[in-house]
Amino acid sequence: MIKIVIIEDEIMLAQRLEKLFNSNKGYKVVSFRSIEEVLESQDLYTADLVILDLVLQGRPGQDLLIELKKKIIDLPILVLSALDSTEKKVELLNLGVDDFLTKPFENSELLARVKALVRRVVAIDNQQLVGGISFDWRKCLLIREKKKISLTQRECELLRLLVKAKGSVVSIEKILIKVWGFKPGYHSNVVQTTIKRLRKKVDEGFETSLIGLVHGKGYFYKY
Amino acid sequence: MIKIVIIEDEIMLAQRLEKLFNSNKGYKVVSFRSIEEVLESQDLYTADLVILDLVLQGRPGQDLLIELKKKIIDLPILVLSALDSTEKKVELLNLGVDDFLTKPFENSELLARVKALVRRVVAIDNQQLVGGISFDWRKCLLIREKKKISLTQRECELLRLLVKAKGSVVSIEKILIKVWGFKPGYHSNVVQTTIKRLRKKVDEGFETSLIGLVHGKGYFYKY
DNA sequence: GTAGATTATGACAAAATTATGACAAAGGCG
DNA sequence: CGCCTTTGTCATAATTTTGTCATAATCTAC
Repeated sequence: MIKIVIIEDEIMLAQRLEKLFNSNKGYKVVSFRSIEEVLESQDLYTADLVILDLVLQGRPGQDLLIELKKKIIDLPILVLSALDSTEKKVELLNLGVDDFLTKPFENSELLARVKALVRRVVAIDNQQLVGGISFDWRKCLLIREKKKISLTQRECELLRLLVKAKGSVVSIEKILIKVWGFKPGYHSNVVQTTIKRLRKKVDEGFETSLIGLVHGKGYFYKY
Repeated sequence: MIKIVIIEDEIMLAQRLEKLFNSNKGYKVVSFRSIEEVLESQDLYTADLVILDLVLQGRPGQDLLIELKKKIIDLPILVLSALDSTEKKVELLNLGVDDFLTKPFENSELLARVKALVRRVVAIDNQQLVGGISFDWRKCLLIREKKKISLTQRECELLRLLVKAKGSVVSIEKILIKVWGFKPGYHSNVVQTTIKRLRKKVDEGFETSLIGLVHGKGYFYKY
């Protein structure tokens, strides 16, 4: 779960942003109206990203920036701004802003930029978000970059096992035991067959495979 | 010194960029005209940032991106582009691009964005291990200066033994016993063969070898 | 320098592991 | 019942890993 702190005084826009992130899985939004409010709270210390509207009077916003960069390390800041002049941009970037967006902007672009910023910081944590992938285990449904991919029971269980392993390698034997309920020592190549079928469904049309192999060790889920 | 790899086919622009970074302290520029050229060189592995002109034919550029993201970890990519559509931007950001600039742009803005990108990475780099090397023993994976190197099981076990020895010399016989499970006195040159293969994988493209030898005593891992 | 020990190297083949396609049993569903 | 999907097995192919051998290169002690 990625925590985003929004500092925005226009209520309409603030609501739009909240709605945007709340309707996407994996995000948690904390919203403030003013800089004073933020500084009083402790939210900045637990945030993964700050979105700051800098339409305001130049000073206080910039002071906040400086404050932030002093106190908190590695907190990406994305600035929303109505300004579009190069000097302003340069000034902001030099102040430590990681990215900015000029208003008006589209939701999809904001989301993409947020992803890009957060990707570095949140390496592994969030299974839902990375690679534009989310799961619905109940429905045996996988969504990869907006493409819905329905899985069979077995495929779903196998993939789920790998995903739950958080990227560490799972041996074929362990898969046989956990997914098929076989006893240790039993030999079969269902796993390979199922992996084959899974990959065909899941990777078709994409550049990279979701499921990796470490020869002699097992399979793992790439995030 | 920050090393920037530029991939730009318009000679005029390439020269402008080179000039820009050369006239600012702290930068080193390596410039290429095409994607093929870059891939042949080893420069990407030692770079801190890539600036890629994507005005070209969409495909090859994107393929490079995917290649890069597969091979190299945490290499920031800044794309120069003539396009300005939101969809394109979103697509790029999802591909793993960290930032982009639409042409025409001003030097100062490019410089500022480069600074912002590099700053982020440097902060993260500090978390890494000595010599820019880290291991994932489970996945038999070694990361050396952002380059992913996958090892086989034997190679992995052998290297791990050396690393765990913290730089002290391990005799070949001891290796045979610990890694291969042979009994004392058994003779084979698997160790040499495996060391050979290890070195080939691990040292290729680098100046120094990770594995040292004390004649008559054994091998050791260099820090 | 030279003999003997030690290490490096490349080729080869066996062994182990994984991938793949075809097929049939089992069950769901109209 | 037929038709379709799912699932496991089998045979076989493709790939990767691993050890051995023969030979070359290098080092050490004398």
